[in-house]
Amino acid sequence: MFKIFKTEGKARRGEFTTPHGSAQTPVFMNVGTQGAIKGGLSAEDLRNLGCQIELSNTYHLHLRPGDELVHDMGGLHRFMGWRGPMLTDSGGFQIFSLAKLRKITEEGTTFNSHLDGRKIFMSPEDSIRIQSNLGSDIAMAFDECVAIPAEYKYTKDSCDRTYRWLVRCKAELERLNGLETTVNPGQVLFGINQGAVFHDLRIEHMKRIAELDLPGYALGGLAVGETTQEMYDTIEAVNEYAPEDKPRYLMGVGTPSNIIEGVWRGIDFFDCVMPARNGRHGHLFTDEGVINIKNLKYSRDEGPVDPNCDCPVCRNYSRAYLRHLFAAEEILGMRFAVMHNLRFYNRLMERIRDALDSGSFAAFRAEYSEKMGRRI
RNA sequence: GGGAGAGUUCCCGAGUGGCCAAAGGGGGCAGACUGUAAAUCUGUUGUCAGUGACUUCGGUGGUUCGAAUCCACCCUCUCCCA
Repeated sequence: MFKIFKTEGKARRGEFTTPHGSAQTPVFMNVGTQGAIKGGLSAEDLRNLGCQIELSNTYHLHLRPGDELVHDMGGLHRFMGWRGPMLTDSGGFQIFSLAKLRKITEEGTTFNSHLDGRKIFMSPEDSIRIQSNLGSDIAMAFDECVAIPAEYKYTKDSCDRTYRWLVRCKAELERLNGLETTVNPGQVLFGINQGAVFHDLRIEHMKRIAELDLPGYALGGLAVGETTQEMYDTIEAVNEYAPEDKPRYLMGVGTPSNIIEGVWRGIDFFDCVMPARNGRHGHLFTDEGVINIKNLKYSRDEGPVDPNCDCPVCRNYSRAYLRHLFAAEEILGMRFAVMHNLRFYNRLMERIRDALDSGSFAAFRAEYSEKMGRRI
């Protein structure tokens, strides 16, 4: 499943294999929450941009079009035309992001649908069943992402509950993978570590979930309010106790430098809405930092977004044209921006992997942080 | 030629004596965004200046302690009748 070819310090260069092919790690997963990449990109676009793993969301697809419909259409791979590895998030993050619309009990969580307000109950078993219907390659455990700043006692109780939920998720996936009607019986479950920024809770929780011998482990509940340094310190502390031979996924992170620092501390998987969302909002990633393409100073800029980029946008269009598309609110502007940003992220990961392959990741990291400073 | 109405800050448009540098929208400029309730949200948009000062509501003059708001004349535009 997961092979590590090479390490440099704590950083790891590996390969993760799924029923829909392998992904070279460290990997950045491209987020397509509703089975589509916001900004007008298709699965084919993702292939062309070097995406290795596509990520979709249980909660959203359960509400619309409904996971049973997706199941009946042959699973999400077929439905959306993505043939490569796929991960589905569990809906756990929505406990955090839809905080005003939910209630948590031992049994599960009740949301008010963001679409029409009706009550949606989701238990760990429900989340896994939905993900099984979607047929992703990696299902995520149904967890509670605790908001930071968090109270110690609340976080501890929440971690205990998230652990019990994980045990239930594991049992449910094993049961579903044995059914004939299952779309993707090779689907695996990743556990999720929580504990806010309390290192003792993080470590205790990681030790407990590691005993379940899952095919992968995620660090959840980070980049949700703590400082960047607190996030790095937490990653360092908890990774000491994450199984060496299993992939580690830092959920929802992050900026390019967050990713480099994550890899440096032993993370293998990342995902983040940032390249897509910020792209839609006109912020484009380059080796020189972020540029806001809507700014006046680009109105007559004939150069590409990023001269070092090999994406179709940078090869064919100018900053001035992109700025015009944003000003005119043409959807092509958003599409181009997201295409570029996803390519930037995927290419960043290629460069990280190349550096690890050649044993020069420390130098790559140093050069990057010197060049970028705090510019993301 | 006769009659009716209108001219407000980049644009549209509210405002009919002080609480008006002037609502609201658009446009402009800038910022935010980290397992996506986000093609969203926020700030700013007369000039200078650190409480404040100065210039502005078609033009000129007037009434008033005080005018975008009232009066006179002029200019421009729209509509109706000849």
